[in-house]
Amino acid sequence: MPVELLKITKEQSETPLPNHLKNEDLKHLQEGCDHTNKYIQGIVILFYPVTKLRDGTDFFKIVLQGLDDLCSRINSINILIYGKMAKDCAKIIHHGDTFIVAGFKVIKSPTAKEDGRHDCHLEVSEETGSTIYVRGYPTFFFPQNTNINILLYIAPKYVYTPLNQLKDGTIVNLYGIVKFFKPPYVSKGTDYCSVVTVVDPSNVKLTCTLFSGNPDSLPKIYKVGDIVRFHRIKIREYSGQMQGITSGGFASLTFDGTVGAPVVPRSSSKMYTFVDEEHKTIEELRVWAASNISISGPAAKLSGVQPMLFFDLTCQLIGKAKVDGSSFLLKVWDGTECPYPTWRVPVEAKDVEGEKVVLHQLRNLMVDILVYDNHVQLAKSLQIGSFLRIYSIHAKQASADNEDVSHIEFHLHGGTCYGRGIGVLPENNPDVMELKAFLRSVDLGDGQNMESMFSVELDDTSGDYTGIHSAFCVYVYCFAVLTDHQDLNNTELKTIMNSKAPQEYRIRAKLRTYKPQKLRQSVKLHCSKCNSLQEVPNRDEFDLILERSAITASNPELHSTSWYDSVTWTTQDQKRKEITIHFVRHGEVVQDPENTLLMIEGGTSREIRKLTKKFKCVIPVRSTEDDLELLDLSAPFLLQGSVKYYGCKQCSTPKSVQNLSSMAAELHPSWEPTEIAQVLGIELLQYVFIMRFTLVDGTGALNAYLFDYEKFFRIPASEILTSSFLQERMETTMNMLCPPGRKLDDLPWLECFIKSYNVRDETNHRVCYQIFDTIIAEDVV
DNA sequence: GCTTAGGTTTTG
Repeated sequence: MPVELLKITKEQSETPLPNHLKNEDLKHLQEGCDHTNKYIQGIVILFYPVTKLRDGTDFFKIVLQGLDDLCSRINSINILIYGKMAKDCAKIIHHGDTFIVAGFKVIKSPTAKEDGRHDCHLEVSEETGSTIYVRGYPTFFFPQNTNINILLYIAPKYVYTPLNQLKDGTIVNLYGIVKFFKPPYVSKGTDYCSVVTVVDPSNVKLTCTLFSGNPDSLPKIYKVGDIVRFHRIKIREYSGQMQGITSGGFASLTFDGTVGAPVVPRSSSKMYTFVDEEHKTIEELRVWAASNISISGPAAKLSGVQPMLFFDLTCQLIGKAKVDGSSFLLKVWDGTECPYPTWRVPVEAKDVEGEKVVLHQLRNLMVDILVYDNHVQLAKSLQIGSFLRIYSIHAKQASADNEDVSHIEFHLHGGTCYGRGIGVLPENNPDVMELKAFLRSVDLGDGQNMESMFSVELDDTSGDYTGIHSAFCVYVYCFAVLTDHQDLNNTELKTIMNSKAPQEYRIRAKLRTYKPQKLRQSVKLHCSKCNSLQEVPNRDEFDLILERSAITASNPELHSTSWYDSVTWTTQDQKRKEITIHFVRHGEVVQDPENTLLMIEGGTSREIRKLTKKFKCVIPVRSTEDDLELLDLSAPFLLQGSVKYYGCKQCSTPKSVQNLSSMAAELHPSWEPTEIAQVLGIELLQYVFIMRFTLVDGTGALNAYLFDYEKFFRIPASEILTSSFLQERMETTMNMLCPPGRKLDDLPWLECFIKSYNVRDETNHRVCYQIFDTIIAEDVV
């Protein structure tokens, strides 16, 4: 029987078990009795990781607690599950699920004396003909083709307990408004920990200690006042007070606590239930919180920092560096300037991870925050450019011996008191969006206000700039993707031109002009074997070759062989041409069109293009006496999607198309152009952008070549000729780098890497330059 | 394998 999933409905509370099955009480369970039409039911209170037995069989052990007879000594029983069922079951079981099993073997339990559980245990497996029914809350994973015959996920009717009615030892669901929290931090044990104190309209507080090996499954709380919904949290008494702690199956949703903000849950699990009724609950809690609790935190801008105090900072990470074993440096900005002198942690520039240009650009607005001890691990893992909220930063007033005035040091001390820690905010967080908007408007001084420099172009064409990219955009920086050369300093063009080749440089220059101005002409075909370059043939050339080859009629003896099926027809227009298509079978069957390779005899480039829209690959061929062969290599030997693939005339030695049959024999042939080229003896030509950039920097001018398959523009050279969208994008990019009609002074500065190399022939020697390892900054495009 | 932390500022 296949897996059957019933729709999850909130109201559904009954599991429709097959009628012939009758409930068996645990106390009637005995070895040797007939349990054929009986089922055992219980709550999963314990389970162990899946292990492998000595013979390789998977093994999974669950402990069930009986539903009735809670006082009975033998109220729990071991369930031993073997084989595939063990794995399937382990994937879906949660603590607290109702577990029902039929078709089990009852065996005397060898561990009954030690564990105090039932005298017998149940053995469950496919071989025993077992059926498992699980009644639990929705889980993301639904096993397919499992022998757990029916799985019913019935969303339990969630009941939420007010905080003044919590009882020791229970597992409850609750709502609360966050009064205090510690963002997830690395505990001293094996897990991440987050401590959250919530309050609800009963005016009772509950502090919850939440653990998880995965920080993402802890509540995504960003500020005091957020509203949380906890499911399956365990309540315990600890030093005279109720305490919440994660139990198996704990899940949370977090909502912005602001009245009127969209009610969008931030989930800690991939699947969750959230219905209209709960929507209303959130709105009500917001209203209650607005008038009953103060949610103003110690948030501050750098401009509003109070010496000696602690504050929460929402900021963007610009740089980071290791300082020593117990401390780590974060360089951040929030667009405002701290009114006091701030310290610089002595770290060598080369040891700071981050974009050098940005670090330099923001040097006056950036502050150093030194984080200690337990925060180091998390700090190390932060991405440059990400948005952070750093909680409870200490603005410490200090003065060095050689200073007359004191300065401010920012420390994130060790420990987690007062919620000290670092949280990463998502890009769509309202505070982040506000910060981004603000960072965009920041005047960076040195007369390089981006508003004035690029106001028209950028505002009209750009999407969403993050602060870090807006810094790039001030100069329209191209920046290197490879970090290997990050420590290269800028070199003046004059110096480069007076130096011997080969060498590599980082330069800052303006693009005075470039060739070709018609961007389509920058695309060439390159043979990596003989290093030759050639123009991309146009459609007329292709049609000419097709016309010439159509003079030879298709040879019927070559139709429908062991590896392809052939179809011939005559066009209905005046020309009455004959077209033959050979559909390649693979794995003995004709596949879906989108996976099919076909060979075509006759037809025009237009007809062939139509076929490429429907079929995966098209190979134009013609008949000889005893074989099908490729056309002249001035024509594409293969068409895939909108891309025409060409072979190098010098380096290719075309082989029989029969060679494709070996690829076709595979069940799922990849039909990769490189592989097809290889079996056909074709040396594949690659599409490449070739351009000449004339760069100037006030000290000199030089021509640097761009030779790029797809990295520089982030556009594959192979696709641009057939995509007006990509052509427009490339044009926009070039207009950014070299805005038409601007005077030299008004051109933007670019940064990129160039390398020099020697070109020699018998009479001549010259040094040339090539751009390398440079891509256009994302937000410029 | 059944802890970690259990709110209430480091001392760099």
